[in-house]
Amino acid sequence: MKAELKQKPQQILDFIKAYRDEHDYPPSLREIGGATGIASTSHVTYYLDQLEEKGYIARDNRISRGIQLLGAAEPFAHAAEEVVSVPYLGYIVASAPISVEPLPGDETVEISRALFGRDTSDLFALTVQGNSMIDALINDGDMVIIRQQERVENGQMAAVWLDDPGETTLKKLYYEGNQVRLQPANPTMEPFYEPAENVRVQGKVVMVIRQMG
Amino acid sequence: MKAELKQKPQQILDFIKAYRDEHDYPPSLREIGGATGIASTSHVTYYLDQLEEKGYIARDNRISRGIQLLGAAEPFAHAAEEVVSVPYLGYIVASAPISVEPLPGDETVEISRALFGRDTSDLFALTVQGNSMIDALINDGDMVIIRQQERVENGQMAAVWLDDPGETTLKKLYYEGNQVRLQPANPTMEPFYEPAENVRVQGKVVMVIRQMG
DNA sequence: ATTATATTGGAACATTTGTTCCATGTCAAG
DNA sequence: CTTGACATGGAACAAATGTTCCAATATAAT
Repeated sequence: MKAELKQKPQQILDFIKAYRDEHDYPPSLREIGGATGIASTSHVTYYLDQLEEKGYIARDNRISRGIQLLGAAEPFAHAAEEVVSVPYLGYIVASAPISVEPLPGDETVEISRALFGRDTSDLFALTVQGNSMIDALINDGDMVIIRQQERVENGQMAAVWLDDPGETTLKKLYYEGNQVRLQPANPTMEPFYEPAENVRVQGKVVMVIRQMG
Repeated sequence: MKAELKQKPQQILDFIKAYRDEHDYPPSLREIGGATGIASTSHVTYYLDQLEEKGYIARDNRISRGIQLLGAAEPFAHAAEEVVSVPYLGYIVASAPISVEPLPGDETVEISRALFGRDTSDLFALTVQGNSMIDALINDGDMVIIRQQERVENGQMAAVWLDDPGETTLKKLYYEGNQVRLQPANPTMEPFYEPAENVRVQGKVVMVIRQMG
């Protein structure tokens, strides 16, 4: 039974939020009192104790402005959890293996966590250069988000480096004995086969993003 | 000429960030000193003045813990501005026009603003159902982000409703006299033509997002 | 009415915290 | 060697800030 906050405590909570938004640090007891029409600091403490009791805030003893907004209150912490920041590493081209060296200036791409599975580690983003991956329904200029890993499960789309022709490509992989079937994502195109030792998985393709003017 | 921060100031800046992440409020001068091996508060002030000079932080005089992280430093404020929230409206199917009624519970998808042009208004997101748009390099299950508008420029990809067959499709449009050429995004497929009055533009396709397991 | 409980104010006090001023050491330039 | 900018420490001090204790008034319960 989560009782509604009465006016005063609610007012205080709102003020703390607003103050933090403006100053980037929490208010002092006297500032809270001044803004909410409370004359005594002990009176402010009185309400702050209630707010802490009910889990709206946390306080650090004897530390000035030591107030933290919890759960229901904090807007930023929320937003941060709903978005994944994926480092952007430049280009993926057919003629060279993927390089995973971070760019100077650490650019990132933010995308809703909801669009990913639970595992959002080891991700990076690349821009596809060239039309050689059209058979994967991927165009020149598309952005692919890849999870770095050295093997994928049957049927998953992977970025692979083929030793023999010496090129990077994106295909669905099916392990069939000591051969690998590389299946274009475009169902109108035919698969081809490579010996397993010729196929180096660079990562699993997790997402493709195409921007259009 | 943006001079690199020397070790100490950089260390202080990092500490302030970390401390704020953990406590939700900024550290005091003595806490900064303690964490960075500086024995005197005046010494901490010395560096803080430098950081303020260079625009990394702002300080409020005589206010305890009155430190704000600016621009380069603040991760949250940064993220909020760099992300666009696009409302998610459900499905787009070949057999029906697009419906732009918001779903209950207002779901949204957040994506880096950097991936869009400057105009991020009137956007909405839909999930493609069915394989009928494969000629636009779009698969069953892909998400498309569309800007609602009733006409597009030549060569832009649009979501259109064709009165005659009675279906929604995604094509690049070229106005040619009183005909419209509907060009599949997949260059291996042939375009076809429709009389202009049969083509109702529902919106411009701004982005395609494909998620893969 | 009387008692208990919640609300509000005041003020003294102890800490925490920022400021200021002075002193010392280092290191490169003149 | 002297000078001066930079880096560092110390301590005294003033201001800001949280705590604590006491008192007064309301408001509700008995």
